[in-house]
Formats: sequence, C-alpha cells, structure tokens
Amino acid sequence: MSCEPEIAQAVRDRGRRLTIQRAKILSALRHADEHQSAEQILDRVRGDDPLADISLSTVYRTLETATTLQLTSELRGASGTAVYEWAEPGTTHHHIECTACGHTEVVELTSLRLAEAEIRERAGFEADIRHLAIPGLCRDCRPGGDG
Amino acid sequence: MSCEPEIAQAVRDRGRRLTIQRAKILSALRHADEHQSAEQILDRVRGDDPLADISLSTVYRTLETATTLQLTSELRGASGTAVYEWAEPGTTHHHIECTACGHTEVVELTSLRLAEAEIRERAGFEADIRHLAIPGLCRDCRPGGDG
DNA sequence: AATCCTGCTGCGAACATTCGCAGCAGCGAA
DNA sequence: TTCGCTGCTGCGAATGTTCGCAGCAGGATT
Repeated sequence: MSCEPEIAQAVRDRGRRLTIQRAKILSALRHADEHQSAEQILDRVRGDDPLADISLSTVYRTLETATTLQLTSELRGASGTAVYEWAEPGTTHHHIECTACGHTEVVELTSLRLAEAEIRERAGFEADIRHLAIPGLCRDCRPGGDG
Repeated sequence: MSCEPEIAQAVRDRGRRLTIQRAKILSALRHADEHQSAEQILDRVRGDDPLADISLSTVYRTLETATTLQLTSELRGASGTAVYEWAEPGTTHHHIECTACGHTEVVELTSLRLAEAEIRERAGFEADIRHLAIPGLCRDCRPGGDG
C-alpha cells in the first residue's frame, strides 16, 4: 500500500535498519483498524503472505523498537496480553479500563497535558502520556451504580 | 505487630476471609519500606517463619485481591516484574519511569486529580489514579540532554 | 462444640514475554 | 558490484504471571 514508503522512511530516518520483517509487521499494524496483540499481528502478516515466516520474538522486538521510536504505542492492560496500535503523529488518546469487567473506552484527556508539564517541572522527566491505560470502574461496575 | 488487627479487620470488613496466608503476606508488605515483587514478599514471609510454606500463586492472588480492595497497589513498569506496595488510605503518589535507563522517581501529581474529574464527566468512569506508573525519559536520557 | 457452605490454597501446567546465542542481511563504503 | 560491519532474526530456553482443579479451612449458624 501507499504508506509503506513512509514507514520505511520513518524507520531509516531514526537510524534503524529496514528489514522485511519490520516492514511487514509495521504495515500490518498500520492497516489494522483497532489495537492488536503480538499474536494477532503475526496472524495478519501470515495472512498476507503465508510464506512469511516471522517469529513471535521478532514481532515483540519490532514493536518494542517502534514504540521507542514513537511509531507505535503499547498498552498493557489488566487482560494480561499487551496490545499495540499505530501512533499517528501528533495524536493523543487515553484508554480507560474497568478493572472489574474489563470494558475499555477511549478518551482524549486534555488535563494530562498539565500532568506532562507538572512532571517536567517537578522531576525533570519528559513524560510520554500520549497513550496511556488508566484503571478504574465503569458506570456499571462502580459502587454508586448506574446513576 | 500492632497493625495486624487492622489488616485483619480491613480484610473482613470487605467481606473476604482472613487466612493465615493473607495475614502474613499483607503484613510483610505493610512493613516493607519500599515496593516489593511477589517473590520478595514470599522471601520475607519465609524469613519471618521458615515453616510458612506459602505458594507463589497465593502471593499473586492475595495481592490481586488486596489491590481490588484498595489495600495495596500494583505497579507494572517496563522492568517486566510487577511490584506492589501498601496503599496508605488517602495517600496518592505517582511513579515516573525512564523508558531508556529504568530510573524511577516518585512524585505526587496534583494535576491528575483533574484527570479523574475529566474522566468522570467524559466517560462516567471512576478512575483510580492514586498510584500510577507513567513512562517518560529522565533528565539524563532525554534528547535535550542535561540542561 | 459440631456442621455446612463456599471461598481460598497448593500444585502443576499453560500462557505471555524476554533473553542468549549463532548466523543472516541491510546498507554504507570501496 | 562487492565487501564488511554490526544490527537484526530465529530458535529455544528462561522468566514472570495466570489458570484449573481437587481438597482444605474460615466463619456463620446451630
């Protein structure tokens, strides 16, 4: 697809090598319409090309690298399985996950911008809160109930 | 120690059974001066009483339950090993962890109160941001460097 | 004090993820 | 176009955590 050169460029611009494994893995995630686990990504890659024999280790390593490069983001929720999504540059969103029923919603929280600033001032850290999983209780599960 | 009755009460008040395993596990964490992994807690329990043969599964299950009951909090950083700490009621603090070197610091972020309110309004979730691990780059690891 | 219900535990297996190592391949230089 | 450095991959083992199941034990009731 047309965005593959962009992916290639993005990887190389950051001083990493573009391997066919990386190209396929990142392209699969780029074109998925929702977040994917490592195994799901591997299935997609194999679906596109059954001869592509990429190891699961490589999927994990590629996603780790790409997350460092801010091309993707990683979410480790309570489910026990980490999921990954393509991080469209300049976009921000946050996942809130019900610790009781597992239901998740996506919200963009403007107040977290303030948190980034506060962290910079107080600790000198450059926090990355573009994509974060926040635990909580959803409307249906919280003590107060529905209302 | 003197706080064991309080732990016992806290567990029972929440409708759970107080087993010797839970008492020992929670007491060990309560008296640790920093956050502990499941394995470290098990070592402490065995250190106090070498005959106490508690399984690692039980440590994990107890910590999961206690976290649900808000007696403890769980932090899953990038290190791959989850750590737990006693959650003193009414207290709040946040861990920022450098994704490059692993260095962590503890800060209390007042701006996250706003985030809780924003989440309540926007999604109806009761978020629990009392203790959260936030990824970022520390002063030494961020591109800008030391300054 | 004895009884019962069911929540909790220990065990071992399963699962998700990371690591170590030897060999392969991207890409810059010649 | 070839060469060489070294970053990347596949494999399999190790690690950290969760799950399923059978039996035990907390604590309410009598």
